[in-house]
Amino acid sequence: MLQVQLPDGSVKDYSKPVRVFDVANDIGPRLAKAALAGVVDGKVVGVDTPLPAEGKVELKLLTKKDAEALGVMRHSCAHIMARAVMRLFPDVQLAFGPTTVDGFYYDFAMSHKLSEEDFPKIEAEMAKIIKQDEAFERIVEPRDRALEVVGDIKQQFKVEHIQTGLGDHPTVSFYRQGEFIDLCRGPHIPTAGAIGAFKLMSVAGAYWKGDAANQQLQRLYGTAWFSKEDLDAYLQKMEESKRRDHRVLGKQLDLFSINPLVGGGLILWHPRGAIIRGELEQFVKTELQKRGYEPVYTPNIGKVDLYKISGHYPYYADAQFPTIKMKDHPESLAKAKAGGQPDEEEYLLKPMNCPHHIMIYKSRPRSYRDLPVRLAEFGTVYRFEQSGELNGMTRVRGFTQDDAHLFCTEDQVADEFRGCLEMTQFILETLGLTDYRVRLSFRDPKSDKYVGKPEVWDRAERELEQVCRSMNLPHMSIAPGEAAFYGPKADFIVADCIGREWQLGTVQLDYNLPSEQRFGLEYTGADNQAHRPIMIHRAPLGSMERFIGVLIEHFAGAFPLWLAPEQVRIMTVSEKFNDYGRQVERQLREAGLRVTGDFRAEKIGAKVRDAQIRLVPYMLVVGGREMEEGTVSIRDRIEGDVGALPIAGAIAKFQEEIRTKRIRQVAKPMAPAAASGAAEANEY
RNA sequence: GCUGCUGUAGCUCAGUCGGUAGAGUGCGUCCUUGGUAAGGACGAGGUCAUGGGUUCGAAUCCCAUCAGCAGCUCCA
Repeated sequence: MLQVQLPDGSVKDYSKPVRVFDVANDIGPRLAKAALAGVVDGKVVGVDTPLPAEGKVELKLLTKKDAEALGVMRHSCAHIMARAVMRLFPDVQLAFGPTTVDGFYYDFAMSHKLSEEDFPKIEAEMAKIIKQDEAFERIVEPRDRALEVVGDIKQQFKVEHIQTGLGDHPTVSFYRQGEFIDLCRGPHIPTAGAIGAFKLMSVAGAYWKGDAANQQLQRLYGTAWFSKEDLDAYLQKMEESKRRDHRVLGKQLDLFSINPLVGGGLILWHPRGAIIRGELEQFVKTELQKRGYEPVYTPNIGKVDLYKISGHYPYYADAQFPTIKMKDHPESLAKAKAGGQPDEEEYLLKPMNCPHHIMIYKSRPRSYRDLPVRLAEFGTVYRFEQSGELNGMTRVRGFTQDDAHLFCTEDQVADEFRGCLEMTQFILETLGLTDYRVRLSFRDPKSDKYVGKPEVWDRAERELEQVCRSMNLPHMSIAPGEAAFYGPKADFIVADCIGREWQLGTVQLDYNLPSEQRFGLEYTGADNQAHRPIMIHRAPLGSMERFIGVLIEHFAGAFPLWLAPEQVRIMTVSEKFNDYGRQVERQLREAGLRVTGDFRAEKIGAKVRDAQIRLVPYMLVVGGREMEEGTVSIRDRIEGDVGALPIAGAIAKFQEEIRTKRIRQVAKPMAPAAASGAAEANEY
């Protein structure tokens, strides 16, 4: 006897064996026809899945209206794409074909090199398959029989996967549709016809099982929806996202550029971009001062020996610019020529600020009364990122961290850590960046790559978790094994306009650098004994480059007044009023506002349009009326014409908005973050 | 770094079969003097990414390099 409980609370009893489909059919033939999958006790299954003979289950039937059904359908669409590709090209080896946040992909090994020119052909073949509306048939086989099946169809990746990845599965499942059979956990939709609209998106390389040492495969990306309207809406959203891309806006709004002659991944901040950065830096500096940080400055290079002690060199040698060798300097060459010893010193472009700050800590003996010491610097560092990684401002080779290093006692760690998190939160929220998640990275207890005693780690991880939980951080997750080798950390992660996630702020504990093997940091305790301080690395913004890149997309280029490079633009109705316009401009500039004047011989409509496109927050229209009354007509970028104010009144209005860092407009929420776990969801 | 794609005016892009280069926009000058998202005319602006090769002839075909884009891998 089986009891099936439905979402409306009703219960159906069965004494004979039933499948999900049978229950749907009992409820009604229309539902049976519309049902694409079911959720049995929280697990998504196909409609042909038999329910247990005994006990009680909860069942929800999924139709086109349910979000979970979309994933099932997309997975089926991935199969159909693979089937089409196999029909069109010889020697296709299938790897994995899971769903993603917005669609699906399938990895292939094949001799033909796929390109976008192949897409129409593949899409046409897929459309043909979908039109035939064939069923997906689930077949379960014992392992040895399954190996025969994949051997027979000469699918080597599948053979390997059954042997290694599925080593502990006594049986494995296949799905057959017509001539196409694929090793697959499922579930699938009943028949192909439910796929309303699909589109192939791109082709790219990917490694077998995600390991760069393995064979490289061709990955074909696609998206699928239940209706053409949904697909069109999605494609339109993607187009809008592209327009918000910080690389596009950076060029349009003249914020920054990258010049090959200067070097890839090296940002040139144009005047307008530099204003945004300068305002942000000032904001952070004010917060640092309030929170007891002390600003310092350190050089952009340091001797290699410094980084040998810190451990950054040669451990990260491949991610650093090569060293500067002084023996190549003319003076040294001359010395060597004269028979002297060449200069053997080597310098490194600084990859991290911490060693320099440590040398400031070490510049004199420290007492427990001095702690915590908080040294802050907007420090520029250089790292040689792989060429394929460079990406606008979000992944660069030279960047400035809003860095600080805290040296404290073990008893102070929790409070200091909390303080760092609070400052980060405060900064993000002031900027309206509320759509972030926090990832707490702990060690992998099975690995031995970590420095420091396990007891110390345990205590630190416990304390950090406690601190974070007490703060109610949004979307907090714990990532075991993601900690740095020197300590656990908390990262603030924000998604860009196309859903790619970027780590911005970070707070990290460090047991390594203060240790005897590294810099041997000390302070004198109340007991007059030497003690070892604990270090915290923290950067609320992360780097100015990446942060502003994400911020450009967050605001879609329409910055709040306090950050806007050009805050106010004066525009005259005709050249007759240019003198008055210049007078207004001068007054606003003297009041500290960033103002420009548009005194061209253009019509007011054209001037307004140009300022709107430039995303200038306020336009001041001046003509005969304003000149007579000593006023300005304010046009708000968002609201349009909002009437006239005396000049002093307008200035006060703008200054107040700047002082409160008011945010009046934020671009629509970013695309949902690409769930990194998506690929594993449908492992085979 | 790997796979694929792309590189033409400041910007966005067109350029057919291999026959010495085009639009829109922006920029400059002039006309126009106007009231909240595009007034008009004229003009300047190109080593077709770079270097080789094939060819009577290359923006176009081939090779290499550089840069960008998408994805993968990496990220102290």
